[in-house]
Amino acid sequence: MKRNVTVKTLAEQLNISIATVSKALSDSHEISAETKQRVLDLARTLNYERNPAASNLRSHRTSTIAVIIPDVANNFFSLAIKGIEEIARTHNHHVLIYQTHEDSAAEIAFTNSLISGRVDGILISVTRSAGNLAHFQSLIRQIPVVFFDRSIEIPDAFSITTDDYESAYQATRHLAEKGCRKIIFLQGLDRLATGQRRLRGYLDALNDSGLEQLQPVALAANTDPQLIRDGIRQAIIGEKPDGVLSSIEEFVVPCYYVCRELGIDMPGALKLVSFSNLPTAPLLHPALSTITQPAFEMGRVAASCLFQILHKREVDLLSLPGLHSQLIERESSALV
Amino acid sequence: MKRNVTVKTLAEQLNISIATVSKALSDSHEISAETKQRVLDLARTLNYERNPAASNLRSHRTSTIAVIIPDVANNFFSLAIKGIEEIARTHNHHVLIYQTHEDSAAEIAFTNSLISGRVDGILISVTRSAGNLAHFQSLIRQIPVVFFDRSIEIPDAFSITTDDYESAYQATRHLAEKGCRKIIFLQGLDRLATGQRRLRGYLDALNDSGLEQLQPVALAANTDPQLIRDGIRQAIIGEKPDGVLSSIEEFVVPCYYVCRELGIDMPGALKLVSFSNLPTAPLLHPALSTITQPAFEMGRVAASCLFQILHKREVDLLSLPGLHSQLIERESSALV
DNA sequence: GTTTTTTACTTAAACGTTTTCGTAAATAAA
DNA sequence: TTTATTTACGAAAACGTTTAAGTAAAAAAC
Repeated sequence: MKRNVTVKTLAEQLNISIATVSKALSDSHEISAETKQRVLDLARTLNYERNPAASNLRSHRTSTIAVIIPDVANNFFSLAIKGIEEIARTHNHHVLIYQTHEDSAAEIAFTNSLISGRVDGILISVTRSAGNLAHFQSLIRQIPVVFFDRSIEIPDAFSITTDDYESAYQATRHLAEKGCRKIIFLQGLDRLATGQRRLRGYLDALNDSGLEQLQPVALAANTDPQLIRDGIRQAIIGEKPDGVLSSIEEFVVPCYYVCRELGIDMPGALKLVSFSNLPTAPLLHPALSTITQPAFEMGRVAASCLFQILHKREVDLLSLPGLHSQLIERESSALV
Repeated sequence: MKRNVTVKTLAEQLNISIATVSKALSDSHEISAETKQRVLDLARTLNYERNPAASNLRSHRTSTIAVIIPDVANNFFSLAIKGIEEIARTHNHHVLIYQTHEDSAAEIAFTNSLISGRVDGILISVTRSAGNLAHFQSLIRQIPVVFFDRSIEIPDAFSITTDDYESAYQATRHLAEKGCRKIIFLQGLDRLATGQRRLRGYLDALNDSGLEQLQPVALAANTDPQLIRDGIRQAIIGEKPDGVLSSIEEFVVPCYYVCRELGIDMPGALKLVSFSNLPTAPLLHPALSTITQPAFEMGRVAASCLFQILHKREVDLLSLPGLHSQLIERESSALV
C-alpha cells in the first residue's frame, strides 16, 4: 500500500518544517513567495491532498455546509440546491444534503448530528409538520443557520423568503377576475410562517374581491400521496369550489387526478393555480398556471448569506435582493 | 462558551479511562455490560456527540458516502437518491451529493477531492460527456466505487444497471406495432455503456421489425436546453420520422415543444416513447409513454452493494436482484 | 495448587493538521 | 551605533478520537 503524501512528506523533501508547509499551503503572509511556490509545486507533482479530518479537527473548520430539505424530488428544492452548490463551489465548500421527507423527527436527528462539528453551517427549509420552535431556537445558538423558503418565526434567525403574501394575493385576485366565486386554499404549510403569509394573501384577496372567506384546507400532517389525494377529493366534493389555490407543488398532480376522477372540467368548472416550479407545467392538460418562485436565485442568496455569516461579516439583510415570484397564467385558470 | 463534552469529560465523571469510554461507546466486547450502560447513560444525559473529525482521523472511517450524479433535478436521480439515503441511514452513514451538470471536468475534480479520505465510498452515475476511462480506472483502485445506471465499461468495476437493451427493444417494437415506419433514436449517452445497450436494443428491434436502420441522433455533448431543442428540431425536420425513442428524460420537454412549434400532431403524425420517471407523464398532453426505471430500487441496490464492499464482504453480484424497467404505454404512442 | 486463559480495564501512542509562541536574521527607526 | 520592528521560518502543543499493547484480577484448566 502506497504511503499517503502528507505535509510531513512535503516538509522532508523540501527540508523545511511542517509548520512552514502548512502555512504555505494556506497562503499565509508569514511565508515568502519563493517558499510558497516551492511548496505548491511539490504539492502538485506529488498530488498532495489535504486530509480533511485532520484539518477539521485542528481548525474547527469543515469546508462543508449542510442543506436540509423535505425532498430533492421537488423542482423548487432541486433548483435551490443548484444555486446553493454554485455558491458553495466558489467558496470551496462541500455540500451535504439531508432529506427529511417531512418527518420532523428526522429533521431533529439530522441537526443534532450536525452540531458536533460535521459542518460549518446549515441551510434549511423546514418540514411542514414541524413547528418545533424550541429545537430551532437552541440550534441557531449552536451553529450558523439560514432558513430559506420554509422558515420559522424566530427573532434573530436569518431567513430568505419570497413575496409569499403578494403572490398568493395576486393569484387569488387572478382567479377571481377569471370568474371564480368560490376559491379554496390548499394549505400545505399551516405551521410555518411561509404558509401563514400565503394564507393571508389569499384571505385578503378574497376580501378585496368581495368573496366569501373560507377556512383553508389543511393537508399538512401527512406525506402519503393517497391521503393527500383523499383530502383534496373531500375538499372538492364538500366545498364545490370553482377555484383552487394550491400552496405547494405536491398538490398539483393529485388535483389533476381528482378532477379527472370526478369528471370536473378544468378550467371550465374549476380553475387551478399552484405554487410550483414544475418544468412540465406548460405541457400539462390543461397547462398549469403557476406561481413560480425564483428557486435558483433563492439558493444562491441563502448560501451567500450563510457564507457572510461564516466569514463573520455583518449580514446586511437589507442589502439582500428582494426575491419575487412570478404568476404565470396558463390554461388551467383561463376564461373559457 | 460552554466547553464541549468529549470522551474525556465522560471518563473523568465516571472515573474510568478514556479508552474504556471509547470502547464502551463502540460497544466493544472488552467492556462489561455494566460499564457500557453507565457510559451510555452519561453520554445521553450530557448530550455527548462523537467528534466526527477526530474519529475519522484516527480510524480512517468517515461514516459518509458520496453520490455523484449529473443533476438532482431529474426524477430518476432524485428517486435514486431517496433509495440511497434510505440504505445509508440504516448503516448510519451520511450522504454527500455532488452534481456534475454533465461537466466531466467537475466530475474529475469531485472524485479527486474525495480520495483524500472525505468519504468511505462513492456511488456514481457518470456524465454523458465523460468517457474518461483512465481516470475511473485509477479511481476504483483508490476507493470503493459503485456505478449505477450510467456506467462505464471497466473490468472489476461494480455497476448496477437495468435491462436497458430489453426495454429499448421492447419500446421500439411497440412503436413499430403502432404503425411507425421510421423511428429515430435520440441518443443522450453515446459514450456510455448504458447508452450503447439502449441503442443496440433499438437497432435490433428495427431489424426484427423489418424497418430501416437509422443513425442515432447524438445529442450528447451539450447540456444547454436551447441546443438540445435545436438538435431535436433538426432531426425531426431532416429525418421526418413518425416515431421517436428518447434515451433520456431531458429530451421529453424539448420534444413536446418542437412538435408544437412544427405543428406536428402527436401521436397522429409522430409517436414518442421516452426513458423517464416524470411524475407528470400521465398528465401531459398527450400523456407520455415511458420506459420507467426502478429508480428507487436502483438506489437501494447500488447503496447496498457499496456497503457490502465497505464491510469487506464478498459482493455476490449474482445475488443482486435483476432490475427491470417498465414500458408504460400512454397516448403519446397510441394508435389514432 | 499451579498454570493458563479470560475478563475488564489502563496507558500511551498514534492520526495529519493548524496555530501559538519563540527566535534569528534582516531591515528600519532612533 | 543602538534599538525597534519586520520578515521568515521552526518547535511543539494541541484537536478528540481509536487502538495496539500491557496488566492485574478473576476464572478455568490442568
